[in-house]
Amino acid sequence: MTNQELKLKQAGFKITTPRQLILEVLKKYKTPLSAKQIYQYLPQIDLVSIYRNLKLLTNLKIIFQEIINNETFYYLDKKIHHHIVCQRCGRTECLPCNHKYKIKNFTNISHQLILSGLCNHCH
Amino acid sequence: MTNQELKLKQAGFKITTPRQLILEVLKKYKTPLSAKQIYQYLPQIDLVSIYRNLKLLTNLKIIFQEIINNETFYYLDKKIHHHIVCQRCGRTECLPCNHKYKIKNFTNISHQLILSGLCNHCH
DNA sequence: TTTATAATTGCAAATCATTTGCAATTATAT
DNA sequence: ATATAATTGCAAATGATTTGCAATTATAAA
Ligand SMILES: [Mn+2]
Ligand SMILES: [Mn+2]
Ligand SMILES: [Zn+2]
Ligand SMILES: [Zn+2]
Repeated sequence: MTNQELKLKQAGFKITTPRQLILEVLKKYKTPLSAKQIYQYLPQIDLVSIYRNLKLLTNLKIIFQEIINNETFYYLDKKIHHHIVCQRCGRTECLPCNHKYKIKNFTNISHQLILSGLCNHCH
Repeated sequence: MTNQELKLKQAGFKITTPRQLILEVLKKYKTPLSAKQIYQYLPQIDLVSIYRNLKLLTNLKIIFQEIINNETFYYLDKKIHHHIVCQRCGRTECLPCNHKYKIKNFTNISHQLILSGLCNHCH
């Protein structure tokens, strides 16, 4: 039983084939993937189930998400980090996060940083 | 002729009533607004025209945009800055930006930082 | 100050990501 | 093995945004 499967079980959710396959895809491709991209790798699973499971896994903090251009991307990575996206070809690269924000009048602060530019293939 | 109208004219676009009204609303309310929110203030203008004009004004860098929770918000502000959004009530507050990013393999880098938390009304 | 023309608008319908309802299927605890 | 609640798949709804097209309008030339 993988680490992620254990978290699922401990939270009282079933370990199902769709869930295992989605996690395998995220593990294999490393880069952040959208629901639709995951669906292309797993056409046997209903897109709706992919959406539902991505939401569940995100709630359980088994995976993480980032919204880029009105589309949500998911990635499996214990350590929080950021991404830079090429505005022409969509290539993404990961970047470390060492930010800490403290803001008056707000608590429970989380942050999302999206960098965008031209990769050297496209430049 | 306002500064924004001048930019429109110089770029070869017409100064129309919808465009003037949209800019007035953004000027009046200061906080970032979505197309739908602007439409609520300007029900006489077709929502589609609001979308088209927001896109045009953004391309011309007369206004700026930020995507929060899969919805695009627009604001009229010369100086780039960021926003913190209350995850419960949606209240937003502006924050200064003094970030500069330099990343290997990428040029033309721009960034978007979205902070989210609980405002002290909701906490 | 008309007039011509291209840009812009409004309305309907399309599109795209995501969600919801519901009956059929399946993982797990007994 | 069986019961049962969780999960799935399919269809249809939703919400944001875009597109096509005919009617309207801002602008600049006559
Ligand atoms: Mn960070
Ligand atoms: Mn910044
Ligand atoms: Zn690129
Ligand atoms: Zn709040």
